[in-house]
Amino acid sequence: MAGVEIISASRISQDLGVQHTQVRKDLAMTGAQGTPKVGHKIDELIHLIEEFLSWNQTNNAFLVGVGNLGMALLGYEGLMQSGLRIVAAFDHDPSKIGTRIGGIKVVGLDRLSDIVTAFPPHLAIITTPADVAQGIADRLIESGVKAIWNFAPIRLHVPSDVVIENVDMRSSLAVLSYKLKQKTKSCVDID
Amino acid sequence: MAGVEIISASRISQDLGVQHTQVRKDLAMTGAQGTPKVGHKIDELIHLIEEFLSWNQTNNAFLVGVGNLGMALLGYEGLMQSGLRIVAAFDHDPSKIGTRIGGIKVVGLDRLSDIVTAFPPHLAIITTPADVAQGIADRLIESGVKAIWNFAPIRLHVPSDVVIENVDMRSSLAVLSYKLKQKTKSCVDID
DNA sequence: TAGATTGTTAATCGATTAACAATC
DNA sequence: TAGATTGTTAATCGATTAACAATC
Repeated sequence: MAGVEIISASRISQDLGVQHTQVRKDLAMTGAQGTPKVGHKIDELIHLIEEFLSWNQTNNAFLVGVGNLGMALLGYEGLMQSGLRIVAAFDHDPSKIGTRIGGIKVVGLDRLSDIVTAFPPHLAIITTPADVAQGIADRLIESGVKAIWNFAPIRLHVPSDVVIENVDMRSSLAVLSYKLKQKTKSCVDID
Repeated sequence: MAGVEIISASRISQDLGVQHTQVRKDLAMTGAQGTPKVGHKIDELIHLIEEFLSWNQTNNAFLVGVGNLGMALLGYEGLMQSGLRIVAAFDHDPSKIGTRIGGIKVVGLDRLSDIVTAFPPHLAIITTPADVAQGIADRLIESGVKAIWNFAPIRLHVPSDVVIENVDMRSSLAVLSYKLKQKTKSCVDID
C-alpha cells in the first residue's frame, strides 16, 4: 500500500466486507467529501476520522483497580493513540501503592475523592472486582466525574447525566457460546 | 430478596430499566412459561436461562498470550461460572513457561499446534499483541479450533465456518468518547 | 369477581440495503 | 465519451415498542 494516496469507499467496503453504502454513510458522518471517479485522499480521511472520534484531543482519565486487567490497560499504548491518557491509578493494596506501572503512579484508594475533586478528570476507568465497583462509581461521581468506562462485571447505577460504557466480557462470551451452539446444532441437523 | 421464590417479568423489567415486552420475549426464548397473575418460579427460570446460555455444560478452551490481559482472564472465576474452562495457556516467554497461573500451566508456544491437534478444544482465546494474533489464529484453525474469542486489537480473518467474537476495547472507548463529546456539545448549546 | 400478569399479534421506529442521479 | 465513483433518496428488513386477548 506504500505510495497510495487515494482510497475509494468501494475499496474500503471490499477490504472490510461491509456494504459500500454503509461505508459511504460512515464517511459522510466525518464530513469527508470525495471526488467522483477518484475517491478520497487518504491523509485527509485519516485526519477527519481522527477528528470525528476525538483521537486528536486527549482526555485525561483516572483508573481504579490495579489488578491484572488494570495493569493491562495501563500498559496498552493503543489508549493513548485513541486520545485517552491515564494520569493516575488507584488501588487498595499497600504493596502496590507508590509503585509505578507504565510510568503511572499508583495512589492509595483513600485519597481517591480528594484527588478527583482537586483534578477532576473527564473520565474514570473502573477495573475493580464487581463487589466494590458500585461504591467506587458513587465516590467518583460525587467528586465530579462525568463519564465511566466500566470493566467490572456488574451493572452500575449512575445518574442520567453521567455517561457510562460497559465492557462486558460475559455477554461477549454468551454471544460466542450461542453462535457455537447454533453451529453445532446445524451440523447435527445435516446428519 | 431472601425467601422470594416467584418473580414477574414486570418486576424484572422495572429493576433492569428495560421494556417489559422485551423481557417477555427474552424469557420466551429460553422456553420459560409463567403463570398469569403470578409470574415465574425463580429457580426454574435460572435453570432455563443457564441451559439456554449453555452455562451448565463446560467448554474447554486454550488461551494464547499470558500477558496482563491473559492473566486477568486466567484469574477470573466468572468464566468458569459461564461454562468456560481454560485448560491450558500458551506463551512465548521462557520465564513464564512451566509456571502455573490460577492452577493452569503455561506451555511453550512452539507446542501449540501439537497440543491443539492432540486435544482439540472447542474454543481458543487470543490475548496476544496485535501483530502476532493473525498467525496464532491461523495455526489454531489449522489444528482444528472452531471458535475464537479474540482480545487482540485487530480484525482477524477466518474461514466462514469458524466462529469469531471480538472484544474490542477501542470501539467501546470510541462509543464512550462520542457520548461524552455529544453531552459536552449539548451543554454548550444550552449556554 | 377484579386485577395483575402472561404471551401473542400489530404498529412503529430505526437501521441496513438497494436504486439512482450527479459528476469528474 | 464511457466508466467508475460519489452521495442521496427510496425500499426493505429487523428489532423494538405498543396494544390486546387470555388466564389464574
